[in-house]
Amino acid sequence: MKLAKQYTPNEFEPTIYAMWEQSGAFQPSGKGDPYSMVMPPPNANGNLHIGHALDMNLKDILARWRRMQGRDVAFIPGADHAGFETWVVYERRLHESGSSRFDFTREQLYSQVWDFVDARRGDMELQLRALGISCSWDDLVFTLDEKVIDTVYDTFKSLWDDGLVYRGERIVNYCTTHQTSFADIEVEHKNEKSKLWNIAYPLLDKRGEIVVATTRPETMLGDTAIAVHPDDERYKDLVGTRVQLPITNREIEIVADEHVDMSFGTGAVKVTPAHDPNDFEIAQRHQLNVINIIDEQGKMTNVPAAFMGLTVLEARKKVVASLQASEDLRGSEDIEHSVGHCYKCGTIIEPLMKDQWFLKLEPLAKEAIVKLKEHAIDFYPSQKVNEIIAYLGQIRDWNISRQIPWGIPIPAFVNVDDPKDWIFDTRVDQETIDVDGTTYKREEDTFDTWFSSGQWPYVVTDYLSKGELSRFFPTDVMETGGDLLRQWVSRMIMLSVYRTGEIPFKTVYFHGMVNDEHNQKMSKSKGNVINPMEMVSEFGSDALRMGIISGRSPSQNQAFNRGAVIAGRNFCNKLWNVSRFAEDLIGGQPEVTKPMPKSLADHWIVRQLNEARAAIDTQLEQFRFSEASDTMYHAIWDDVADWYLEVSKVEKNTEMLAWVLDTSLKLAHPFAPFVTETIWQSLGWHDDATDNLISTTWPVDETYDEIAATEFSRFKNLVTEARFVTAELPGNDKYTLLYMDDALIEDNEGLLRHLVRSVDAVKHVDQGKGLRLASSGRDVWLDISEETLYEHQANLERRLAEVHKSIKALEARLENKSYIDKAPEHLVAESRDKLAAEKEHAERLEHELEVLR
RNA sequence: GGGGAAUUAGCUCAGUUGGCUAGAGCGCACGAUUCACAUUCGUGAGGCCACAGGUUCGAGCCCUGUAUUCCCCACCA
Repeated sequence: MKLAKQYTPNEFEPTIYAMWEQSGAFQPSGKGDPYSMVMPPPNANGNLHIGHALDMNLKDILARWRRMQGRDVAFIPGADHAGFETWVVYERRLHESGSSRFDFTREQLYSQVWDFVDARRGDMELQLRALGISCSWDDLVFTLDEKVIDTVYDTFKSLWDDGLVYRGERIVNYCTTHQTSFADIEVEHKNEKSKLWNIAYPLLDKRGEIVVATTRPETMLGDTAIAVHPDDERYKDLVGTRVQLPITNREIEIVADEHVDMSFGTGAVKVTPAHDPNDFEIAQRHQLNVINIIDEQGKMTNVPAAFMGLTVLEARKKVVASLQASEDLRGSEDIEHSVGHCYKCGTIIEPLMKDQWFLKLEPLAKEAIVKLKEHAIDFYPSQKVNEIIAYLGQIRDWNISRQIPWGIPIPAFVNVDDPKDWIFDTRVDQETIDVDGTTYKREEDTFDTWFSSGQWPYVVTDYLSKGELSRFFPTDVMETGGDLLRQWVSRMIMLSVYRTGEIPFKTVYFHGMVNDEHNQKMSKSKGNVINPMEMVSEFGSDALRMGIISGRSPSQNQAFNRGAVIAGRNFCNKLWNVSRFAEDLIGGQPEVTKPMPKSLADHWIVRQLNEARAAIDTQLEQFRFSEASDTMYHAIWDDVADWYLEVSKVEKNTEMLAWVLDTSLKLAHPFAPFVTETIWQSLGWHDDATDNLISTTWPVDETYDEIAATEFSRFKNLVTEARFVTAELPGNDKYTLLYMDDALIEDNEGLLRHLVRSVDAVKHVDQGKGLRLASSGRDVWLDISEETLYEHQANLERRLAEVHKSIKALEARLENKSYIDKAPEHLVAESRDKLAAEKEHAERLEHELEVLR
């Protein structure tokens, strides 16, 4: 088939992908050592962003490379119901259509969101296909699939039985806009400027007052104590006495608690147990009352009539005004402190008392830490292991309840007559159940999404049920974003060790964030979001894939580099044209066999491709994607296209050329799967219809003659010098190259003329003249007139100065006794050789200049 | 308050255990070109590797400090 002049990716990509999928190449082969990766499931209802493109691409490179190496590869795709994320989107639609979550039952909402997600799921999957992701679609797992829910319930039951799950009234992080609670790590803390108000509470049992400092005066309506440090001399006498709370006039006690920082504010703290986690703990230690004064809408409740129903901020103003009026305010100061926000809508997180399900993570974390300290998991970059150990070492209980209908219902029921009597039961589709004559009402909350995705590796591989894919657990590589270290990676490790006794993956690789071209974080509000699909349609999938990994190192947030994507596109076109040209030269249908190198260039290209393959292997084993891609790029562009193909124009070896092209396509395939497969298919060299590039084998070491390869390197150096020197000469004349007895030149006359455009003749002489090619170390001259040589004198002098400088440096090094004694022998020898060569070079240059003078 | 990362060419970034002339892509300059590719070819310019000390025969890399930037964590009322 005749190929067009330019590669047009969009024309080929969809058919190539369909072909792969139909061929079954994405499914584990069942042959070879298992190699597995699970996909961090993208949101089922969302679009892929540029970060996904990076993430998926890195995994796909590994999958394709390992598959070609003969491994039994499982790259298992997933789709995430993304409980809260999806719910936010859906609830916005509800509001837009004038309804609200309160108009429907949980079942109704669940099925509505199900349909909503189901209608959009295909988009995400199409985008993964557009990126060429070679995952095993037959094994796709949705986080709401039955097997996921079953496992989640089993795990929950097991944790419950082990006493690691408890339900209790605790302070939770509550978003009053979304009306759900969050885990601690989901809260986004930001430093904000605020005021620290000093409020005087009159003493009841003694004369005087006690002044407390607070950033939240409105919560004083719910104060149930004042706390001071037990060692604080200022307040020692007051501990145990009572004060009167301004505005509400309730009486509260002064307690002593270690938590109080004597040096902060006045050293006295108001205690509002229902709306501050620390105060809650103080309250527990001192058996204080708890008064809820803020409801789930963020409005004041259980407060004097004047404050009822106000928002927190309104109440704050009013309380301050009221205190001012009653002269209980003792001034204020500006302060900057950290305030929790909803990561989705920015609403200030309200700490509220709620009955929720919590997981005691400490015992799980301890076991996980043991595994991590044994280095059971390799981390890239390695310092991340310390970060995760540090996090696990101070882990707190995990609130897994979410007050949203979209998610896996928590399988628990409460005795209608006894709020303390909870039982585990999976009949979550029934509002009430009867157990031994007692009626139980179901829990309406759902699990935090991360509770289910935290079990991903053993769920998708069916490890607990010893399913067909269980040979893939533990998985080989978990490649994900650095921001998920706590949220996902740590939980997968804890839950996996808890349920299976094993680590979930052998290696973790963290990629960094993709920022915009000016290294600014991408965000919808800034309008600087780069859509990967637009890149695919503009430059092609391969171009995006090559561009996005270029110059990227693990865990480093880096700018998106459009230039690198363009370079990727150009590379694909280069490869395309290499193939067009090679096909033309070859003519018929070659049999691609082991390479049988004949010419110097043949031996040399075998060596270059051997070396490239070995380097790519090492680099990918160490997850140095960018370097591996670079190695491949230069092997093909520089060695194959610029040298070997140019040589082929003069002396062609059809079998060799076929092997070179074949090998190039293989080496490039993990990085640029579409263009390589397109070429492979259109060449049709491999008769077997099932023989696709994706399923073919990775190149192996081939034999060549080292001496011949090195001879070609020398020849190459001569060409380079000739080009360089003639480029420096004035004008654009053609020159004759003169040489004395030199077989390398004699045998490759034609090649020399072809490769050095400015040389149109090569002549054997007995006596050289003109300008000597001094650095080649051969007896070679450019036959130029004395006049031209004279004009060139300045260049020669400059070069001579450079060489002298280099000689001086080498001599100084070799005169240093410590260097001779301590540096490795081969380096010293190298320096000596180098010095000798430079001296010879200098001599030749001097000789040239002598003639001119 | 604690921790981490970064600082290398005009831009975006590589640089594995220290090894001698620090690389890539894009951009720039000069030149080439009917005959695979202008998404091309050839050649080149451009770097006190943030700064100051130290260790070493030798430092972009290791150590100490400084500056700047970014990120994460934190129950700072």
